[in-house]
Amino acid sequence: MLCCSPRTGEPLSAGEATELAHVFKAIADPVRLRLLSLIAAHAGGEACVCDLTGAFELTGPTISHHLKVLREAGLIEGERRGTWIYYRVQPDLLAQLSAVLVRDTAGRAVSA
Amino acid sequence: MLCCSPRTGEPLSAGEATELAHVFKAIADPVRLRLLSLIAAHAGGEACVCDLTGAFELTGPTISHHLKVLREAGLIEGERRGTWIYYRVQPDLLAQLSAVLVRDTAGRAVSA
DNA sequence: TGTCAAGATAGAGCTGTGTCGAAGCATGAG
DNA sequence: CTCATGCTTCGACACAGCTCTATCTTGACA
Repeated sequence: MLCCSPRTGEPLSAGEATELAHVFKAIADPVRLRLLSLIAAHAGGEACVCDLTGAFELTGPTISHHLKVLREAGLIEGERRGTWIYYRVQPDLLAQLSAVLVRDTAGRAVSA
Repeated sequence: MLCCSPRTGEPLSAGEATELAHVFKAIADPVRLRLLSLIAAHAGGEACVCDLTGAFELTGPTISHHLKVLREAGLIEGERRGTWIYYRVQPDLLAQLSAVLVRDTAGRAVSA
């Protein structure tokens, strides 16, 4: 009557999963994905808000809201220089997320 | 009066971003992250639903709902063997997502 | 100091999503 | 055939999230 195979690795804890989900939620929106991509695609790895607002058919406040979500998730960082505010991506966190996605399966292959 | 730096790379199109966001949305939930992790952590890379249901303080239908989301996103695949249904992760898609996250910044570093 | 422009914040409205209980389908046992 | 079990689907509810308009803050400049 046994249906279950044994575990070979340690799954994510509830706490880890909640933290990760918070950051993934920040990425899981078409507008925010394009924002990240746009910022990274600009020279020097940074872009000013006016650049970003112009790229969408959305109002300023909406873009500002999305930037805030990305900022609070630690995915981007904003800096005011004179009149304009420039945003820069944080590659470290992205690399970390990227690693988690492959660790799931890679970990299995390795630890098996 | 110019505030904007030129672009050095091609950002995500609206269509690409929408597709990607759909898959990321499937991952961006603590329960689903743990489900993926649990499945991958089981011997043979697959786990039966009863295994998964037991790991949460959630009802069966709720787990079933989350599995459906993951399935429709292409992240897992289910197969019935006798009484039980076994789920397996799809490493290819995870690897693809992982690549997108680092491409943003890597692309910049390379093309700069 | 007054004024203008760039962004951020606040609040409202609509939609999407997580969760549950109840009911429906398969599959295997007797 | 009938029943029990594993899992899914359905319908409903509460809450979170996206977008807007209106308002506020901050800095530049005359």
